[in-house]
Amino acid sequence: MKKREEEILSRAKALFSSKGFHSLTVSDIVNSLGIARGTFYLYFKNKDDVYRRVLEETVSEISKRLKRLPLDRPLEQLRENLLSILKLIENDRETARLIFYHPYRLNPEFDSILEDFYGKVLNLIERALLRGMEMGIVRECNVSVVSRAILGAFTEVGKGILDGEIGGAEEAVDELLSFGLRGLLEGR
Amino acid sequence: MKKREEEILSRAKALFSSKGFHSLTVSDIVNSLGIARGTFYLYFKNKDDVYRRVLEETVSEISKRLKRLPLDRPLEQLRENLLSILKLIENDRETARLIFYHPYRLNPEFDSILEDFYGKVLNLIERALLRGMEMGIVRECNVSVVSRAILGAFTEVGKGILDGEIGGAEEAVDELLSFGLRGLLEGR
Amino acid sequence: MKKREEEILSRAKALFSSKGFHSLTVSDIVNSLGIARGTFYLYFKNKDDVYRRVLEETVSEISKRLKRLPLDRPLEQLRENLLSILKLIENDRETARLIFYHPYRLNPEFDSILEDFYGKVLNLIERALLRGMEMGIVRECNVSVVSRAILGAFTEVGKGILDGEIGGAEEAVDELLSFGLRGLLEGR
Amino acid sequence: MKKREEEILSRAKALFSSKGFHSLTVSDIVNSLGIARGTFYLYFKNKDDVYRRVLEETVSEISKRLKRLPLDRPLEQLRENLLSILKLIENDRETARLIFYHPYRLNPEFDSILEDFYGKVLNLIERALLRGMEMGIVRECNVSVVSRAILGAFTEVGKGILDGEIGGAEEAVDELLSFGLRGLLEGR
DNA sequence: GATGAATGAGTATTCATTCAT
DNA sequence: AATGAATGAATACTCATTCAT
Repeated sequence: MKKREEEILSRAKALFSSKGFHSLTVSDIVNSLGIARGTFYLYFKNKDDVYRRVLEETVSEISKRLKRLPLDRPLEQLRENLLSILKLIENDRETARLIFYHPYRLNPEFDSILEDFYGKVLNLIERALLRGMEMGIVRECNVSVVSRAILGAFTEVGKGILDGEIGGAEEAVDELLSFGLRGLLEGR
Repeated sequence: MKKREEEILSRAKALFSSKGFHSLTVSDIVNSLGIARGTFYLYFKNKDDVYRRVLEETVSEISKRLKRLPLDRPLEQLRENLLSILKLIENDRETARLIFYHPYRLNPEFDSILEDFYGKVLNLIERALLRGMEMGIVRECNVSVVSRAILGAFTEVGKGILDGEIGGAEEAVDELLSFGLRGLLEGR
Repeated sequence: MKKREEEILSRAKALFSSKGFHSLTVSDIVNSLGIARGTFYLYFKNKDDVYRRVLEETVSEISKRLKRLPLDRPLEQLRENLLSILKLIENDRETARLIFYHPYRLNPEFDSILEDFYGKVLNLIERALLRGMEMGIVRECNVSVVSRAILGAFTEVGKGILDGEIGGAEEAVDELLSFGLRGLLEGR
Repeated sequence: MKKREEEILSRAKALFSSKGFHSLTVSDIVNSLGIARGTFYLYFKNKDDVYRRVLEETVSEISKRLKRLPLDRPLEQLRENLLSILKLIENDRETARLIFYHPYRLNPEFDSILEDFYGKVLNLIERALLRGMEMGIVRECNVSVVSRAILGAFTEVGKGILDGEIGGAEEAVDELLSFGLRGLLEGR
């Protein structure tokens, strides 16, 4: 990827993150960089094209943090995975905002990117659940429902961190794990 | 509310739900109803105004289903609340799509409506948790984190139902309750 | 003229005077009176029609104050005429504003009304000048230019009174007469 | 100022002058130039913006002709000033129409431009009168009233020239000066 | 590679006027 | 006489995209 292309992409990411897709104009991007409008179109087919690229990059950045859980010490590995992403949210709010505030149904291509991502995450969770059952660690359950519940619990806590309503990633992870593993009932 | 106003509002709700805020034009609404453009503006100040009204109505419709949990038999009451909303999602996808696919950050007023709603729901959950602890039913936990986790688990399952990925509201509710109350660990 | 017609005309006059032709809508008029939009059109063909009527009434009200100068004591009669109109401006600013701030070139019919009026006034002045010359009171001059100069001097002073920049009608009249009759040069 | 900007401004001036503010649309301007609607908005914020610019330019063009009267031979200098402006009116009716037929009370900003201009002219006249009194050339008078009378006499004669009712600028100036200096009374 | 002037399709909104009741 | 819901023509303005230099 050429230097100029990276420049535009990175600035576009920052601007899309702070202003949202619709309020950000191509003019905003080129003015912010001090380049000509035509230059933008040398590197990107159109506005949707940059946004797609921004989304792809963002999703891939998060995906890199998701490591397949190895067999030994699965809980520690799980904790690490979750923590790594909550810390990303905490430290790189630009990225987090792009994912959490993506405006669905503008362009099916955009939605696919996020759906694919969430699909993969769900798949990961489902396989982990099934493996857990095989190993006798996880009780029998409807994996389709439970995997979604886990995903939702996690992302909502992520939003809480992004919005500054939840303080620390470390504590949040432990609480999440307790909740997911032990449930809420007292005295068990 | 006048008949014509209701007509427009109801059609706008259907159209916003299926096309999203941006792709739906005022022309779409009036053409769909076979009325003049000016008639629309007799009843609504502008496009944002209808969308706001649609959101408000939608949120209030869901809110009506949320009943405060009474003291006796709290679990049955909880199950009923959850089921009622999942069934709403299952049967009135129009309403569900509006809530789940709302494009944030177009207009702060819109966002406030949903934020207020989610805020109230979170508050409900937090108070239920605290009450549960007082009663010795619920174990000690960080209510701020856990309430978000519960909200997220629930809404994500709701999305699964909306998207047809999760079959029945009844089964989903039971699974959700098991997950939240007992957790996932085997043999406890 | 029917009572309702007068009601509308009088309210329209007040509103046109304060808001100007373009910013005043037919809705403003009917809302201000608490009547239906259709009622307005029972008495007036359209918006231009009311404005024309308002202009006509206004012009005729001023015209009534303009009395032909009689032969004896012409200066006292002139002073009375001028004073009467400046006092009208001073006391009925609604009327004065309509005349002074009429937006030319919206509708030729409107302009005709004022042009006819000013034409008559110019004619009056011209004939007075010619008569004055016959009588040996007024020196020889180009009546076409001088009559306009007199008209302009008078109306501009009228605007000064309307805008509150010139204090009293009495003093203004005397000053105007001195200026027109004796000129500005010292020691003559 | 860029060439295109000047092109639009100049065409807009001609069109505003002949059609008036309201009947002239932005489409009229761009169609008349054979350019795209968007091009207009590259150079002007909106319709009011061009009109403001046209007014400013027009007023400044006239202001350039108003020279401070020097001490020696004040009457000749005065005559020159007046003549210069009447000739402008005679030869550049476009400019004259813009000033004389400006529709007040559409936009306070517009009115300010003309009020500032007339204010400056009044100030010029007032100071000239006061200086004349100091020098013993001008008799004692109420400068506030008389300066307005002078302004009015002059502008009304200007309108007469614009409308073709008064023939020549030269003769008009001499008549105006006689009127203002000597008054109308015979035999003095 | 880079520029930026020009494009024009697309949309929201206003308001005078009509007409069935 | 009076109503007021409905009409729809008219216009301003935005912004992604192109292309000649």
